[in-house]
Amino acid sequence: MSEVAQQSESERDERVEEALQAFYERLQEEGLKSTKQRDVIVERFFWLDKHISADELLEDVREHLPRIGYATVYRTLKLLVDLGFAVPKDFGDGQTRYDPIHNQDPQHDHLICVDCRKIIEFNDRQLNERIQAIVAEMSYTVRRKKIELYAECTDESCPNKG
Amino acid sequence: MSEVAQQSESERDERVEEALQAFYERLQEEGLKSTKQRDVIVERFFWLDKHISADELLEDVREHLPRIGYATVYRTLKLLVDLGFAVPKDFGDGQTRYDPIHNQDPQHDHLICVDCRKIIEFNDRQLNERIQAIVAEMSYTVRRKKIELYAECTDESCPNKG
DNA sequence: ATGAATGCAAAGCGTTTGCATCTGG
DNA sequence: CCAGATGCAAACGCTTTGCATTCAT
Repeated sequence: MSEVAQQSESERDERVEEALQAFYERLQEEGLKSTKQRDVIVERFFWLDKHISADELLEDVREHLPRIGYATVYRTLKLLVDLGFAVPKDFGDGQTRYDPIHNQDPQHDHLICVDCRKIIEFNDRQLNERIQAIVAEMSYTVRRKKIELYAECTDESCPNKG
Repeated sequence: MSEVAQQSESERDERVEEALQAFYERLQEEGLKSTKQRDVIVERFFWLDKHISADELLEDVREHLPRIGYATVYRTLKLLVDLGFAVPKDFGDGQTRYDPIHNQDPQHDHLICVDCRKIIEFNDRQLNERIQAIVAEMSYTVRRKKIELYAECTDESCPNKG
């Protein structure tokens, strides 16, 4: 089934809350600290919940903490990746984007509109099964996958409305 | 059917010859020139026939043309991409790799061994069909796809023999 | 107090570009 | 000849790092 996730505001709040809690638990486990900057960056990261670049996140966070440096954003993103809360992705536009991992959809794939650059997430059972089979046939076990379908829209609903 | 391409020396020669001829045809069409450097870079690129980085290609070409600059390699790779003879790929190791397009297998996918970093090409009909279906269902048409399966070997034949 | 986090600026790295020079058609 | 190609070095954009200062625990 290919479908894009839908979320209400309260679901979003809840998800952010859960993610933050899990994050702070891991922080403590590692003996790392909670700081104003870190808190804001991580919260905005989970809240925005999209394939965000360091740049975009910095810009967003600057609204709350004007004096924050980009090094802090990069370091926090690295931390999120190291602790397993984000996955770095490259969509070929020159900068790394970071994908938050919400537990419910651990490894979705992407369709990227070549017209408006919109990124649509999907998850397809049959596709995943076929992949498992292909890899098993070659005597491998999948660790992670990266599937990006660059496509153009066939009807009016999309182009250049991103 | 998932399978890795096998090629004899003569097949390789033939393939390189074909590719070079097509390339020089396109060059002329565009009113561009054939030069010593360009010739060597392109020939080595087709000959080596792998996901090569600008760096690796430069190193190889330097054996034939010691005074070549990296700008020339980058420019030639860009030319190859623009003329449709190569596709840039990012496997997350910090540098762009260039995949030569041989006519016979225009859009294969990749399995990357997480142990030895070996890159195995494959092409699976069922997978492609499912992808077509997924994208069509979302009212899109596939332009190109990027599928990378990061996996670890399940038997003795692979690890760290890359 | 003490190890960690921040901010700033500088450095890194792969890639691109400006420009004077060379070269192929 | 002259547009196009080269080589060099400088510029680039994104990311990382060194270091002195500040902060959380």
